[in-house]
Amino acid sequence: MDDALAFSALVLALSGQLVQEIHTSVSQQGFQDLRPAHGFAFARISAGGATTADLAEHLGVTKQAAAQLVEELVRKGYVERHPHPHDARARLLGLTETGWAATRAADQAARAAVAPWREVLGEARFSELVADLTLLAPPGPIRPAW
Amino acid sequence: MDDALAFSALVLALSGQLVQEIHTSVSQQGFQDLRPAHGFAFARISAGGATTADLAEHLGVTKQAAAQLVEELVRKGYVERHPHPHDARARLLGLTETGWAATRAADQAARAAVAPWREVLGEARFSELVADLTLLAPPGPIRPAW
DNA sequence: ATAACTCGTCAATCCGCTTGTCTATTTGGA
DNA sequence: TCCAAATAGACAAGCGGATTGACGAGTTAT
Repeated sequence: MDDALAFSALVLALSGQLVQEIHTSVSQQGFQDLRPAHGFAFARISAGGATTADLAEHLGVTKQAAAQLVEELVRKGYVERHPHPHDARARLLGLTETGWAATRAADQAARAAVAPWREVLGEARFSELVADLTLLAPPGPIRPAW
Repeated sequence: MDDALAFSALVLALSGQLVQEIHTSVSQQGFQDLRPAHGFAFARISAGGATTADLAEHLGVTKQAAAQLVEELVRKGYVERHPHPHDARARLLGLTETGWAATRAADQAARAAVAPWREVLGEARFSELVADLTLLAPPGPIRPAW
């Protein structure tokens, strides 16, 4: 009956733990100047073709906030600004090698965080879980939400 | 193979959407002065026996931050402070009738957000999903995570 | 050509949270 | 029993990440 409420709590608990574990692991791998929110920026930038305005929309924040974030990531050496081929106003964002390294670290951390869960459920059941969640997942960007 | 990465993204996407939908719905039900983070406070306060310090620990923030949050919720009429029966320093927190109303609104919103998912998967599959997630869910408080 | 729009920036401000300090009270060990 | 240490909560200052607002430079549409 009240699966629904339980389900909400579970999803929230799980995502909280996931974010926490990934962040901790990425920190331990030497990227101590990155916080969870940065991951969402990396996700968009690594996809390519992003300008600051694109990033702002992806993150659901103002251009100014995105610009500040980009400035920080540039200063820390994770992101580069390139001239935009067709628009003299805009600048294309790209990850530096360090940025890619951080991305790989985060991916690995995510896999590590999920691994024990996979084991608890067993391979088959885990696959079903992923399949089910895929049906439910909204399209569009993944944003920090609160 | 890379179910793991997909799974992470799915959980994050789902929880983001969940938080967003609940917040929107609660707002529309007339509680426009509440934000997602408040829900986590309500969860602890409604359980009973909470002091500001307890709340701080539950939320994973400093006592001062919790005190500010409580002050805000008291001012807005959602929370009351009562004298603590055994400790003259402490004050017991409790929800006002308005606070309970907001809690019910959030619960209802959560159910409404989950309902379509339940429908997509079907009753049986949904139950399995909840069961699986229950196995994975960490114990302890649910906190805002980024 | 020009009006409307968009990219990125500068500036001011807001808000939630932190660190640091303090008093009142409780607790626990000599 | 007494006193030192720990705890609840309040006050104050400051920070970081976000907002709103205004602007020049460049682009697009009429």
